[in-house]
Amino acid sequence: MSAHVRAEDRECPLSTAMSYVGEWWTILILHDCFDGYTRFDQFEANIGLSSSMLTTRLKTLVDNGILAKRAYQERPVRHEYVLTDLGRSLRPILVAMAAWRNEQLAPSERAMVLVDTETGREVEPETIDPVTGLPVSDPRFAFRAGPAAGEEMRARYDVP
Amino acid sequence: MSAHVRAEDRECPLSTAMSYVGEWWTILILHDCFDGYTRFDQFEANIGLSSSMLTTRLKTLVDNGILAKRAYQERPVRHEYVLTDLGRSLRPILVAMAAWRNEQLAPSERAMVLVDTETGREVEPETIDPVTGLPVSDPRFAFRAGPAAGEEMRARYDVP
DNA sequence: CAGTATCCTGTCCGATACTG
DNA sequence: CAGTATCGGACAGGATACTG
Repeated sequence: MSAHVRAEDRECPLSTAMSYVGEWWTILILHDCFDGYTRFDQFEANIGLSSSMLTTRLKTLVDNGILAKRAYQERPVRHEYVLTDLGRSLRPILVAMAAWRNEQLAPSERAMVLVDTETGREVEPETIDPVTGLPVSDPRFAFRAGPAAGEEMRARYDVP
Repeated sequence: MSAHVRAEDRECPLSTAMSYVGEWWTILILHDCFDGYTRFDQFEANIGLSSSMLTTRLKTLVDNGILAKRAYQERPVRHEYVLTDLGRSLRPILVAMAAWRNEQLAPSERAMVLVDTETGREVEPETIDPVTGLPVSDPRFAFRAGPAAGEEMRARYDVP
């Protein structure tokens, strides 16, 4: 099974998420988008992938509803790629990934940080349960089969 | 460039994170680990990948310090794979990914959910700035070059 | 500039067979 | 049960050339 598998087949939200953002280039393109870049040549220069691969990845992202392709000029026609609402909702995933790596580094060793642009302060993000305020890494939290769980998923969580 | 590239080359924490957890099977194995599974045949059955691939992926995870391989019995020797501290610290990433997908579904459509095991309540995790309490998707947060930023990274964030 | 088309190599990965 | 070894097809992805 490769990345082309639509993970809905496995009815696992993790697999589905991976099918959207599980590829290297996809994450790097999204990173560019979150930083305000919108154009083909900007992606190409920032990321350093071949133009043919970039074409393919952008098409997938547009097909998946993560990016929207819009002409911003006619004659010659030029397009820009902007995040959709669905695309923007991926931000916590990218932030959590960058935060994971930065955690292992001393502040002075970090090449990229998240900042509060109103104060300039560096942010150290946390993924939490908003009800208790506890980090999700607390052992009291665990995955369980949900209402729409199929056979496999229920088997997995029956006394694991 | 493929997944084998050590992302430290690019000195971007996102790339580094991707080099650790950017592959499908890796995420699925980690999911199993977080759910308490530890053995080769359990991974094989739950995930449905070939044994040769599983061998390769487990080796990479052990080499990367995400899993530890321990003999839990001699004669015949049997191993188990358990999360290291570094491995456990990946949990927010998996949780953020599953949460992203579940957000798009009605509660009754969810196949797998995060729960507070002390109350049974479903958790809807959020990635936030602990200082202000705001979600990181708030537009006031942005990535910036950090102290250890190299040439490329600084160029990227000079008036982007 | 913003791509598309083609070629070629390396790698992913399932299938199968084998081992203690 | 817990893997290792080998084979072969499919595809990722770089390099290059071409187009409006």
